[in-house]
Amino acid sequence: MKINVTTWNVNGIRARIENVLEWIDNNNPDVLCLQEIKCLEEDFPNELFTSKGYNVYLLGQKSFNGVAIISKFVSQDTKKNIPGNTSDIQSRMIECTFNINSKSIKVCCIYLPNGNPINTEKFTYKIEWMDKLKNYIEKELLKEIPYIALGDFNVIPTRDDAKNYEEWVDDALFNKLSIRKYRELINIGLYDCHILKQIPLKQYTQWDYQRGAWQNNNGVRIDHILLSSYATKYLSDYQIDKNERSKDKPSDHVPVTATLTID
DNA sequence: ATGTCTAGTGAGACTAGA
Repeated sequence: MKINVTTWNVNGIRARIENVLEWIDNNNPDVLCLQEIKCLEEDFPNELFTSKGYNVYLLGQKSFNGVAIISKFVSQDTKKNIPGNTSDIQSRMIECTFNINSKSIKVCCIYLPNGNPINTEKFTYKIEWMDKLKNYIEKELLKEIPYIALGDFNVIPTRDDAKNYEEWVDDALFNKLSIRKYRELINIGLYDCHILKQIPLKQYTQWDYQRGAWQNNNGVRIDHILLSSYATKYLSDYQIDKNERSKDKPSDHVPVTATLTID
């Protein structure tokens, strides 16, 4: 069977609900991972998704951050925040275990800290969070279950993932240490769908609201779908829905979808 | 020229975060 797994930083679910519902109707995702829902769990409009046949798994936070997994499958096991990272008061990760076609698959929805400005505790928090994420997923991969880590990683992996990388050299998204930590995460055994599918260079997933970034195609690729080795054999398609950025009241990020064929 | 947006506070000519 084919399933679509999507990541989308919506920049506020309440501000984006019409766009998200319309996108669901047009794209029929099986698993939709949202970042920056920017609300408490009790303020999330669950019924608008459950009425379409979805299950809703949430880790909310007032005003900022917050992640959700909207899924046609029932989660067998749900983890909120990086296990063991008990001091983290920010809501940035939720992981579900699904049983799809008699196969167990884990989906981890990530909203990695932005980290700006560098030389502040925000950047330190980002780097430490990346270490904790790597340590957690590294242990999960040992279980040899297909694992999907996707979300807004707030990391521009290479010069070709920004229109003008020179503009980003002093930014936490393209900082050398951020990129090194991202590579350390990849190197535990994760594969970027964007690279697996050999997508052309200079394709972006986020365009700032400011300075006409969208009109000038001044974007960055910071939303990633990473697959464990066991999950790569399922990958059949991958797509960035750039068109969503041109709609009314868009998020600054667009949906990114991997299609998996699980037989 | 931070060429904008979201959410929160509390009523702003606001702030924080991105």
